[in-house]
Amino acid sequence: MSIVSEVSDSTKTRTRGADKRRQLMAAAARVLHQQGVERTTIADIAHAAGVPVGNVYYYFKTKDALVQAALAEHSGHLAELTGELDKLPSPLERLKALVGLWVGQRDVAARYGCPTGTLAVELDKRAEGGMDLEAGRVIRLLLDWVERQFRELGLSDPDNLALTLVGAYQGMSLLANALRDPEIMTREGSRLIRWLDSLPDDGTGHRNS
Amino acid sequence: MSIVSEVSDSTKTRTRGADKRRQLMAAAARVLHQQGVERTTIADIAHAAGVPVGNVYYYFKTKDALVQAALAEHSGHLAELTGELDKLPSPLERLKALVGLWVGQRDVAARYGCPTGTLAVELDKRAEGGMDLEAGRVIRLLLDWVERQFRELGLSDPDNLALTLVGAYQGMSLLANALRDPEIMTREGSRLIRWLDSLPDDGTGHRNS
DNA sequence: GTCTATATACAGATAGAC
DNA sequence: GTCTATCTGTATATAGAC
Repeated sequence: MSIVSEVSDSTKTRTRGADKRRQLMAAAARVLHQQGVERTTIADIAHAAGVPVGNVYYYFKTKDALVQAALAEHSGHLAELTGELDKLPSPLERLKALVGLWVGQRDVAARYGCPTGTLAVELDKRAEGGMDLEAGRVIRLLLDWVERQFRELGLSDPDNLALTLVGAYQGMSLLANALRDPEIMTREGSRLIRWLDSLPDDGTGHRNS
Repeated sequence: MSIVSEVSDSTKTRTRGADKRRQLMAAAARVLHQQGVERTTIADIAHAAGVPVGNVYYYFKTKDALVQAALAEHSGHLAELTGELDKLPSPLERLKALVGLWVGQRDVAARYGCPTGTLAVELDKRAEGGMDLEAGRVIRLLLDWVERQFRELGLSDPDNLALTLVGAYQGMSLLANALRDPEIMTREGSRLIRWLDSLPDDGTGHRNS
């Protein structure tokens, strides 16, 4: 009995610990997005995660570690998202669906901005150690995925096109947030869809211009 | 003598006071842009302005007042800038010159982002009192000026076009900053110039499509 | 108007009991 | 592994001397 119960306890404990860790990560991503890095205290995150305040340091040694955890969370969410989009048959549909997702998030964008974009702005100022580029790395992931779609479409300068599309997203998110106007997302989103539809495409998935 | 010297002293004092106030405003705009609102202390601004730390509160009652002063500074700088651009003969030249100015600032944008844009992101989180939209108001000024140019060009939906142009600027600034790559400003800037040149224009300043 | 010293408050992090 | 109490540092803001 002792061995069995020990193993069981150990497993249970490890599971619980991992759960709390994940809860803290999710809470960090959520609260840091809404309140910003500097205005958010460890206590805020602990409360949001339903974890006792003093216990946080067992899972994350510093506040910066929590910020990195939030970034990992965003990174994971992005991977999930592109994973879903990849199931769509054509690159053009995938890109248009991505824009649709952005517009679908217009209310949260107008209230808090793009999670990764605002985090990038804040971390640039935070600038202690060399973790300023961590947010940039997540944005790079999105940039690279978008570039891949443009390349599959056979378009020239897929990297510039990706810059334009992701830049438009960051720009419209920032404006929607600064002016507290979700309609900006809708209007710019429609334009981006039209723009994507207007791009040269011979229907075979290979470039024609 | 007493009256004359008193008036003179008073004038001198007022002038000196106004100077220090302006020095503090300029320093606030500069330092808040570089370090961010939350990471900047009153002492930082005082040092940058060459004003004794404890003296700051004579000119600005709170830190928020200094932030607003920095915003006023940006607003003034924008007015100066558009004032210069307004001297150019055609709206199209004015818009292209604006893009040129943005690209000219690529290094500071890649290092610290757009002064007003990053401030808007930070103030959105700060959100105490109702001063969250103050930065939005400055962005609105730019948006309105750009919209006026598009309207003079006789284009339809000048407000949407303004949103697209200013959004592109905010987006490329954020990406350049997040990835620490000034080249992004150059590449997107070139595209924007080409886009502006491609817009329908009958040469009379009135719409043609 | 100028500046020093300090009150107040709070957040990040740690020690150590359980 | 969990949690409480607390140390320490630092920033805003104020009181009051000059």
